[in-house]
Amino acid sequence: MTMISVRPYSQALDQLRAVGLRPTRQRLALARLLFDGGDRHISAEQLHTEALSSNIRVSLATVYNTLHQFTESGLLREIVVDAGRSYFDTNTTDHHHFFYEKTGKLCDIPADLIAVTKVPNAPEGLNISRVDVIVRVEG
Amino acid sequence: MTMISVRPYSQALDQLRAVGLRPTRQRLALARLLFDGGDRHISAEQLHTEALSSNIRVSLATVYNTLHQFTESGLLREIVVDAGRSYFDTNTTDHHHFFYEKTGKLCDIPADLIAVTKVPNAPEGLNISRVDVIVRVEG
DNA sequence: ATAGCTGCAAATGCTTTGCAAGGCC
DNA sequence: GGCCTTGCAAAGCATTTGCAGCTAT
Repeated sequence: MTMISVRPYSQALDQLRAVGLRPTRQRLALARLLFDGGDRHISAEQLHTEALSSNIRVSLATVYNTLHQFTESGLLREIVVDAGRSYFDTNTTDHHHFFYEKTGKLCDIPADLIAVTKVPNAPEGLNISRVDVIVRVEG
Repeated sequence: MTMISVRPYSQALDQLRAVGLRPTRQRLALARLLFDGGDRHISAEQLHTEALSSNIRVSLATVYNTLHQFTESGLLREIVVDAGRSYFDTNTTDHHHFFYEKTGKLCDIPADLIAVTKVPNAPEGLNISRVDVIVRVEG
């Protein structure tokens, strides 16, 4: 009757294979921390701390490298709110964010609760790679 | 018959007085560099370089301090596109931005050429301080 | 006179890199 | 085995800070 709430390794394994990253111990462990339990907005430092307290031996440099590899592979999306404060979002679908200036926290705004219309065309045949909307909230 | 294209000191002076910043030599000079010649998106480093080549003796630390004071006073708006890359926009009216990922340049999108509708209310009595839209363009 | 600025250099914080050792296929 | 990955420590970069000296009012 007990639900196993921890995502099996095989799922993280498939995820890594799908994007062509070799499934090392560190990548598997980080993938499970990131993608278990729904959408997250996490910094490199936070993920590193979390890994260490889960007894996952991994260096901060590897956390950074891994986050960027995941981002390039489309498993994560990077969100910059302040100079020198960058978050990685496990939700890569189309959506935007509330940013709480005081606490520094991010919160999703589903794409259907906000609408950016009339986006002008990119100049001279360039493509729009993404539209980021950040609604800054005092508090 | 020659137009004097350089904005007089008195204008920068009034600007500083209006926001209650003491009009020092450095602030006056930086204000003139910033607000002469229309809308600009400039980094601290760029402004420092520009000041030096205009024979304005000012330290990089003072440029940073001044840019932040101007931002807090509402003379400038800070725009963050990448972690560790922050621009100051001399246009403080309501508008948004194209960001050219390759060149790192910013370009204004007038508020009437883009529309963000249906912005959800800020949670529990918090105020929205700003909505930033960045349209990222490859190239 | 005095409160507020500035310059310098050192410190900080986040992120990246170089390279030797280790792990996956 | 061979190539990719990791760890560590060091380097890098943008930005901030502390403090003595200067300046606008």
